Amino acid sequence: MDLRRLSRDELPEDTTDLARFLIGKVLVRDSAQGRTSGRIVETEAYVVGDAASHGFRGPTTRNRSLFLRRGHAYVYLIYGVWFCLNVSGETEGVGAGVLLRALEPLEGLELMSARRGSSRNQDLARGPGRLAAAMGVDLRQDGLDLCGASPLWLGETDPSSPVLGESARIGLTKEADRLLRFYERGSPFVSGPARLRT
DNA sequence: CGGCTGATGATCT
DNA sequence: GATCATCAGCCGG
Repeated sequence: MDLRRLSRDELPEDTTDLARFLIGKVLVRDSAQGRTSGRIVETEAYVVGDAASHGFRGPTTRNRSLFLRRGHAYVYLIYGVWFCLNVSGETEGVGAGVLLRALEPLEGLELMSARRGSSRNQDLARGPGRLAAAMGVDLRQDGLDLCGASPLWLGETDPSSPVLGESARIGLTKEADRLLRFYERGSPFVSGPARLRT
């Protein structure tokens, strides 16, 4: 597979643009146990001035990575059980980012399955909590530069132009109607009910 | 398939 | 003390 690292210059600065841009790109995790990677097929943007964004109320100990310039990992614990991985957006000091919600597994499916406690390939990284688990992502990756020499990074394979769909974001109470969720239309690796995959 | 519910603990008010 | 960018398991159609 022809896989190259994305540089920060290639990432759109605007968070919504970044969320669209990341569909079809590849998330790669290198670990002692081997490599896992997957095509990003679903994202959500948490933008400037967005009450649903963790950055809305300003920087705290938990969310400080969200305020790094674009292309850094922001990882947090949700519901006491799962981790969620975001790509920070915008410039230094601005708290916005893109939640990675689902991957189409490419490499290391056995390792992903082992981390997850076995599951159908289709469900290995379908949903943000599953994605982080399958990729071995936890708080130790919080703040990593996804455009640097990190063991967690963003890449691109063959130039692809996935057909994008958009919808309201999933699981929110605030700002629940904004169309800031993006996905590859028709992909069986996208999370949520079937009507949010078409 | 869709809808519901309990688990679970850090974070923030 | 409430909230929470979720998930697996269970039930009904």
